[in-house]
Amino acid sequence: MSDDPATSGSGLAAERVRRLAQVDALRAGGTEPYPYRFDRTHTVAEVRSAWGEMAAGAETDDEVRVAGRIVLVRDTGKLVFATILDCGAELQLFISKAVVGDEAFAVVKALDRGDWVGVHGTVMTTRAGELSVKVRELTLLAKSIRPLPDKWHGLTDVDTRFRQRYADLVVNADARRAFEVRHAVIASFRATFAARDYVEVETPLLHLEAGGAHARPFETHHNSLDMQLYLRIAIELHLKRLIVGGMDRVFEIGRVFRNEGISTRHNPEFTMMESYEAYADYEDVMVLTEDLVRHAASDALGTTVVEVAGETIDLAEPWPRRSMVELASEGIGETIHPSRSVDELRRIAEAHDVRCESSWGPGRLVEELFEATTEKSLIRPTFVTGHPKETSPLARADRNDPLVTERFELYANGREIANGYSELNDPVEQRRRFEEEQAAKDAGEVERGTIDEDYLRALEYGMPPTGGLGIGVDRLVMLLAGVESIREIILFPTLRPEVW
RNA sequence: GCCCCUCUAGCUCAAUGGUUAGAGCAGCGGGCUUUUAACCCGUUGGUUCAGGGUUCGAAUCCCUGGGGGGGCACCA
Repeated sequence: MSDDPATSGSGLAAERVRRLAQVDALRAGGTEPYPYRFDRTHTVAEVRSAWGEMAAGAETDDEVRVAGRIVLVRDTGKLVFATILDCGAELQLFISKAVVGDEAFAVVKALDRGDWVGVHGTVMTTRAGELSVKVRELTLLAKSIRPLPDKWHGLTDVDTRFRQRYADLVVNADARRAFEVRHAVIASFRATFAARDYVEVETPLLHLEAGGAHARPFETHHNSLDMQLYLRIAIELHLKRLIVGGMDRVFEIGRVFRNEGISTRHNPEFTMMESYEAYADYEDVMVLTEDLVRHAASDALGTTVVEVAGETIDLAEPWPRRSMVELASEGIGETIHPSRSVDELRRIAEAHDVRCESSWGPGRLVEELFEATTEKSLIRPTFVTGHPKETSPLARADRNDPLVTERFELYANGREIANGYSELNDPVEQRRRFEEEQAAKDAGEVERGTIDEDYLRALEYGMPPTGGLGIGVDRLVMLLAGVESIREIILFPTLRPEVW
């Protein structure tokens, strides 16, 4: 075998050949390298919490059966120390030749970093105080035939980290932590809603009309119906149909898809949380948003204090509410309001190097001026309220200013995190707004909306006053996990196909 | 779509245009019964992303293509 060039080297190919030969040898010797199951009595985390406080050099008679992946081996000859990783927690195995016997010890010596094992033994601490299991019996649970990344440096090549997320998660604790935050945030949302008697629902991802947001959809096709369908760009319109139906507090957490550019803040598929509550308006929804985010922070991080762009921020402190026209006016230095003429606003935009297109009306220009002057500076969580009617076709007009809406967006770290409003429930007014959307779309603004007749029919049955909310879960998780790229908190971000 | 940066062993990284592209880890062989990235001795391993060009000579310079990153544009 040593003459075989494939096994004499130590490149990846040779390494796989060597380990596959080991698999064959184990089977030939009557040991199954991929057994079906293993009985464990404790997770590693449970062992750590139950025995974590023992003094150095302690021996117990407490028997445990634990399992995990070997991520580190220190072989001192007749005594082997191996570190196993079990669901993010590490534990040392203390494997003595005198305890396990010569035959079993030979098996231990043949183990590779990356192999999955289950062991039976007693809990102890070493002289140095390291909590360990003194192994009496060891079972190989799955042979690894591909070497893990560097034990010290881990995996740093971002391409490989995202493509081989499985390897990233094994060797990079930071990567694991970011996803723990993500999943704790989502669990926290569910708990907050459950406590408020909301019902979690599931609505279609395949839409006939891609409505509820301004974005370009992914198109797909149903074969047997021979029908064009779109992947949803928002959840909104279906959830409000449920409000019409009398489900007066609903939420959904799910994927939405937008066929647009990819960046550190954008992935083509991302997770949206939307909720709707009958009898509430946008002020109630802002309160709900604060509660959701604060609970998410304390559930995911154990604190409401986070570092954002170098600033220490306590999310438990009240978040300022500022109107968009006020912020845009401050940013520009004169009064900016959708009541001003298109020509005036366009001149102002041009004077401030803000891009503008001929099709945009005063409302869109106001919003662009706000974004250009103010958006990036909103580091601390801030509710920006009163978006122009023109850019908010599903939001109800402000009770005091008919040109803007009762809408807010939550900004933090210069990014939009959430969006909510007093929902427009007047079917006649909604039809007018849809017609404006359709007209703009027909005039070439591809991301504008269409007339959703079924939604209008639902509104005609009558929708109670309703407050709605959408939270970009990925953006919020980025904020709480303190990462600058959305790819750090999406397990499998969209990438170009790998070349094999 | 545009601009800039980047790609070297399984992993992490070196290498003025100049011998046969090196090192640590991992692997392999040997030693070691309390290690902590264990340690000590020895050792294998390369389509330098791909293709083309310039040159006496290319990992290095140029061109084309590919992957990735960042920015812009797009994107409530």
